[in-house]
Amino acid sequence: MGRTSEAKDKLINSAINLISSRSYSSVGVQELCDNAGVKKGSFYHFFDSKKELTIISLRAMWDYYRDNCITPLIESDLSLEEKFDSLLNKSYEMSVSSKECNGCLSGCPFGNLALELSTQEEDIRIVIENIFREWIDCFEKIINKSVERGELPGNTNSYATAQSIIAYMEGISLMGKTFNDPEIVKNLGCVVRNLSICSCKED
Amino acid sequence: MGRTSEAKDKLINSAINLISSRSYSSVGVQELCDNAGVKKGSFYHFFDSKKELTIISLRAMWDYYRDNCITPLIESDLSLEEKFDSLLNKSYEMSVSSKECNGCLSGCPFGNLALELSTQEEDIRIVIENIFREWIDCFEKIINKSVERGELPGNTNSYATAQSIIAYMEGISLMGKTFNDPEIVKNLGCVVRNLSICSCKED
DNA sequence: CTATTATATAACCAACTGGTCAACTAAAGG
DNA sequence: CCTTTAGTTGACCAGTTGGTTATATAATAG
Repeated sequence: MGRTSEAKDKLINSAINLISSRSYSSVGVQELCDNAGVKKGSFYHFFDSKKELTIISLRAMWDYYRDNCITPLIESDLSLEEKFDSLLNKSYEMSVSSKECNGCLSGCPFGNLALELSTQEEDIRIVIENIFREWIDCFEKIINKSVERGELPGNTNSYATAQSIIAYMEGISLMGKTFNDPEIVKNLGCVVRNLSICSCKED
Repeated sequence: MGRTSEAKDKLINSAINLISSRSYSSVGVQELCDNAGVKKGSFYHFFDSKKELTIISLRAMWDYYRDNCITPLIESDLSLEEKFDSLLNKSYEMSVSSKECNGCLSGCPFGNLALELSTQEEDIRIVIENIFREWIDCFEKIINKSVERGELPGNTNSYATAQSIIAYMEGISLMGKTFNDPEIVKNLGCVVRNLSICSCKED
């Protein structure tokens, strides 16, 4: 039935690359199309709006990150410390390669768009809120497992701890991007471990 | 010599209000002028560009925040805990009133612009980097004083601790804005104290 | 009172924005 | 093989963007 096309996927990839490394509003529909080698008419054949493409791209990025970086850790036998080291190390490596390729750190795509658009594009804010909720859920599972294993005290508030760790990780990305220096990501990363150990007890 | 004018200050105030509550790119020169009751020609009489006005507004906000919220704490006799509680409380109160007035949390103006523009407007990135450096300096002084008083161990790395606390505070703003909920700011704030106590020792 | 200087104004510009549309074309199913 | 369906194309739109400029006007110092 009808012909097939890779235009949709190409547009999603362009959106991920361009919007993550710059911003939502600095990337126009035209540029997205040029980058994907697609005409503007085709863009609007596949997507209602730039906003819709952005939302789909956001979910695609989260699915990728969750499946490749987080989910494997939930099942793994690593210690809590090693798990967070793995995550932090990945974000340090991303910073380094981002700086090499583009001359600057692009930071976390979710945090970037959250701050740029939360007060203006409620639909996008909600998508990112939900991504953060899922992210918290994942970390909660990791922390709960550590509690069961006795690595963390029994009265640990795993939800609050998970949420704090993500907040802190977002803060690290923000500082790294602002100082345009991957070493900041590395140095601030060393603190996360302590956060999970001493921060959040049930009251 | 020549006539006087409040246009400049009015434009700075408009920039602070509009850009902080939305974003750099969503606020045009025209809207800035309308809001300040000033004609566009006057805008370009006082400022070279929207970017220049933004930089001046950023410095004005920082000067205000530093002089009114941070500097008084450096000299004060409060405990470290009370000092950070004061800061966190202020940002909780800001969240609450921002939500009441605009229906949403606008977050930290420095973090907002840092993530929106760092990869695109190097001049602005540098201004924000410098603001963060001054901010770190202030916190370092506060922490050093606590070390002298024996509230914190002697081997505390005060620079790293100051930097982590700011990163975490920015993370809190980001989460609060994304979830559009002041209570997140309050809950996450309770963790900061522990951060400063257990995180950064000299190696 | 006047010359000077700072400020104000409105008309203007080229470039670009997100989005639309009708006509056209390639491929798969029957 | 030919109809149906999905995908492609380029011209087009109205509105907006940051920024410019020539001219007019107020206030102040001398």
